[in-house]
Amino acid sequence: MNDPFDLDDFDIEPPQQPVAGANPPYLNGLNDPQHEAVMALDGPVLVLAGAGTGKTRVLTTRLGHILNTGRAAPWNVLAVTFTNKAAREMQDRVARVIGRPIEGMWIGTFHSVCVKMLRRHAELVGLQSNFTILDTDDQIRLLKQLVQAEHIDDKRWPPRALAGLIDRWKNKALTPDRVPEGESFAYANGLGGKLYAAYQARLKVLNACDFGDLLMHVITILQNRPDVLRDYHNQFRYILVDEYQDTNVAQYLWLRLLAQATHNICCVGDDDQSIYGWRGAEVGNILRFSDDFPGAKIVRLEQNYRSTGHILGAASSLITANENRLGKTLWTDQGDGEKVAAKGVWDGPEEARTICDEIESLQRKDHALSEIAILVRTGFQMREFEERFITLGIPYRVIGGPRFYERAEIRDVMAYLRVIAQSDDDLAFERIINVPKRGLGTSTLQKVHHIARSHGISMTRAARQITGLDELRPAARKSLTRLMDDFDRWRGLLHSHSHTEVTEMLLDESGYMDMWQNDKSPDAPGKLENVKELVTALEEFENLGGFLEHIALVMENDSNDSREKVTLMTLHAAKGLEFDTVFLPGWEEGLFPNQRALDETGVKGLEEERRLAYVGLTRARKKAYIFFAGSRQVFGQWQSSLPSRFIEELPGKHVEMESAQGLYGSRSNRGWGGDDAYSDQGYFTSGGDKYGPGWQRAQAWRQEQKTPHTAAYKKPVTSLMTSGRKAVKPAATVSDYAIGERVFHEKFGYGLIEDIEGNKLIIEFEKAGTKRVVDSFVSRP
DNA sequence: CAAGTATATCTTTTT
DNA sequence: GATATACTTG
Repeated sequence: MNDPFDLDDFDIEPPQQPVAGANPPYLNGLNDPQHEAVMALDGPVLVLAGAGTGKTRVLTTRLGHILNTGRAAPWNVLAVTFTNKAAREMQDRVARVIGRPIEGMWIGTFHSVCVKMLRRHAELVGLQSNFTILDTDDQIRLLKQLVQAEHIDDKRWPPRALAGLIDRWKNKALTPDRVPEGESFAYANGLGGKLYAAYQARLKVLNACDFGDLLMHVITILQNRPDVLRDYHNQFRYILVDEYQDTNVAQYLWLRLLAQATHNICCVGDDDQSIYGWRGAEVGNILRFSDDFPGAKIVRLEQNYRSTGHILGAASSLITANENRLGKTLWTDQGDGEKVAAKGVWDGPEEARTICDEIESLQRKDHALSEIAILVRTGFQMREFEERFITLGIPYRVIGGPRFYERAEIRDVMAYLRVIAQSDDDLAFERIINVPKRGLGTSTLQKVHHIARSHGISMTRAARQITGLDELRPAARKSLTRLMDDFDRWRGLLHSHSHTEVTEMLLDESGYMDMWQNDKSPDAPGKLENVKELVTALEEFENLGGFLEHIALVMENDSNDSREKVTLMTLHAAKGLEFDTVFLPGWEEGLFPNQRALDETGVKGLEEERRLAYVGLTRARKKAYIFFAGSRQVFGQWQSSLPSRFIEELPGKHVEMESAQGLYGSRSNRGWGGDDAYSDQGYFTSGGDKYGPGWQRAQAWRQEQKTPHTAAYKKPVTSLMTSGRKAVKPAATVSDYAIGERVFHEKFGYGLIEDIEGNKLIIEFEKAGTKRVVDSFVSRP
C-alpha cells in the first residue's frame, strides 16, 4: 500500500514540516492583492485575475505556502485545471516555490482526477476498473448504430446532434432518468431521452465511458455513497481551481460536493476570458460564487504585467461593450508602447502576404520568431499562412492542428491495443476486424452485430459465439476464428512479455505492418514511421493500461521542438499564452464574430466572441496587429465580407487604422472611433448587408489594381513570382538537390524537382501540384 | 467482397 | 478544397 492516493491513507496526519520564517522568500515581490490571495487560506476565496496579472504565480505560491506551513500534506491538496499543460506547469512551479519536489499531490485536469476516482469505485456505477475511455469519434459511431437500430433516418437526425444533446445533459450531470421531459424532443421527435438511456446501457456492456461520464459517474457516486464522500472530505483539506470561468454545471457540482466539509476552496478565474460557453461552461458559476459559498473572500488582481498601455486600453475598451461581467479595470505602469495596428486588405491571400512580410521584416530586426504568434478564429484560416510560410521558408509550428493520435494508422494500432487490454471494447474491435483485409466485410459484421444486440453482449463475445455456430460462410468463419484466437494469444503474451514486445509481435503477426509495407501510395512510408514512433512512445509507460489512459486523456500536441518558430493557432488555444507580437487576422463579420455563434446563442454568443477578441489582444506584450479582408475563400467559394463590428468598437485613442488605398473608402493612417468619418460614410452601419457601399468600393478598387499601380498593401505581383524577393537568409546556400530528383515534403507528399533557384526548389508534387519550396523543407525519400 | 466513383458536409474544441 | 460516407461496378 504505498500508493499515496490509497484510501487507507486518508486519515493520516499532515507531517510536521519545518515551518519557514514569518516571511518566506516566495512571498517577496507579490503585490498587495496577490499577497492577500495567497494568505487567505481558510474559507472560500475567489480570485478574479485579469489577463496577465500573475494568476499562476498566485496559485502556485498559495499551494506552496499551504505545504510549506505544514497545514496539509501534498495528498491533502486537490488542484484542478482544464489542460494537462496547466497541471504540469503548476506541479513544476510549486516545486520551485518550496524548493523541493513534491509527490502525492492530487493535481490534474478535472477528467484525469475523475478517472483516478472512478477506477477505484467503478463497480458502484456498474463498470469494471479497467474501463475504456471513448473519444468523440467512438462516441458518435456508437450512437449512429443505436440510431439506426431504432430505424431513425440518420440523415434527418444526425448522430452528431444526438451526441451534442447528450453532452449537454452530461455537462449538467443529468443521468437519463433526470432529463427534463421536454428536452428529449430536441432529437427525433422525442426519442432523445430513450436513445440516451440506450447509449448508457450499451456503454456499460462495453465497459466504457465517454468524457462526460467521467465526471457524471463520480458525481453519482459521491451523491449516493456518503461513506465514499466522507473519505474524500477527510482527504482533501484544500481545493484549488484554475480557470473557474470555464467550469460547467457538472464540474461545479463536483467541486461543491468535495468542498462541502472544509469550505477551503479557492477558485481563480476571469469572467472576461470565458470562451467555452458553447461547450457547456457556465459563466454563471463565477458570477454566482459568493452565493454558492457564503462568506467568500473576493480578491481582484488588476495590475497587468504583460502588455503595454495601448494594448491594454484597446482590449479594456472593447470588453466594456459586454453587459454581463463582474468588471475589472486593468492597469499597467509600463507605459503606452505602440498603438494597436488595424489594417484592411483586399483578400485572404493578401492578408497572409502582408502578415508574413511583416514577420520577415521583424525577423530582420532580430525579433525572435518564437515571440510572434498568429491567432485565428477558425482552423481553416491557418492554411494560407502555412502555405506562405513554406514558400518563404519561415519556420513555424501549428498548435492544435491534426493530432498525432488522430491519424488513421495510429488509431488502428490503438484499436488493436484496446481490444487486447479490454476485450469488450467494440468500437476498437470494429475498427480493426478487417484491417488488414481478412475477408470479414459488412455481411459478417452485421451478423455479429445482430447477435451482440439481441443478447446484450459485446461484439467480441458475440464473435466468439458465432464461430461456434453455422451462421457464416466457411471462409469467414475460419478467418474470424483465427482472429479471435490471435487476440487471446496476444493477450496471454502480456503475462510473459513487455507490452512493447507484444505490440511488435501483434503488428507483425496481424499483417498490419505488411499492409503498409506493400502499400504503394506516397504516404505509406510516413505512416509506417508513425507506427514505429508509437511503439517507441509505448516504452515510456509502465503498462498498456497506463499508455491507453494517457492517450485518451492527454492528447499531447507539444512539439518540444524549441527551434525558433512562429506560432500559428486558434484564439481558443492561445488562452494563457503570451507573445511579444501578435497578429489577429480575419476580423470580419461572419467569421469573427462567428456567424454560427451568433445564430445559436444570440447576444450571449456575441459577448463570448467579444471575449475571444479580448483574449486575443491581451496575448500581446508589445504589439498587436488586427487584419480584415474584403473577401475570402470559404469552402472553396469566394465570399465578400464586412469588417468586424469589433473593429468599430476599438478606441481611436489606442488604435492606428490603416487600409489599402481605395479599400473601404479609406486612406491610410486615419484615426478610428465609434462615430468618426467611417461610420458617417455608412460602411460599418449597414448591418449585415454584404454588398453595401464598402464592398462596392472594394470592387472598384480591385479593378484599379489591374493597372500597374500598386497600393500600399498590394505587393507587386512580380515579387512573388520571380526572384525579386530577397531570401530570409542571404541566399548563399545553393541547393545540393538535382533537377529531376524525387523528394518528399511533409505537407505536400512526393514530387519531382523541376527547377532550382538558389535554395528554392520548384517541385511538381504528385498530389499537390507545382509548388515553390525551400530545400530544407524536403527530404530524400 | 473490394475497389473505384459520387456526394454531402464541413471548420469553435481544453478533456 | 478536403474528407468521410454512400453508392456502383467488377
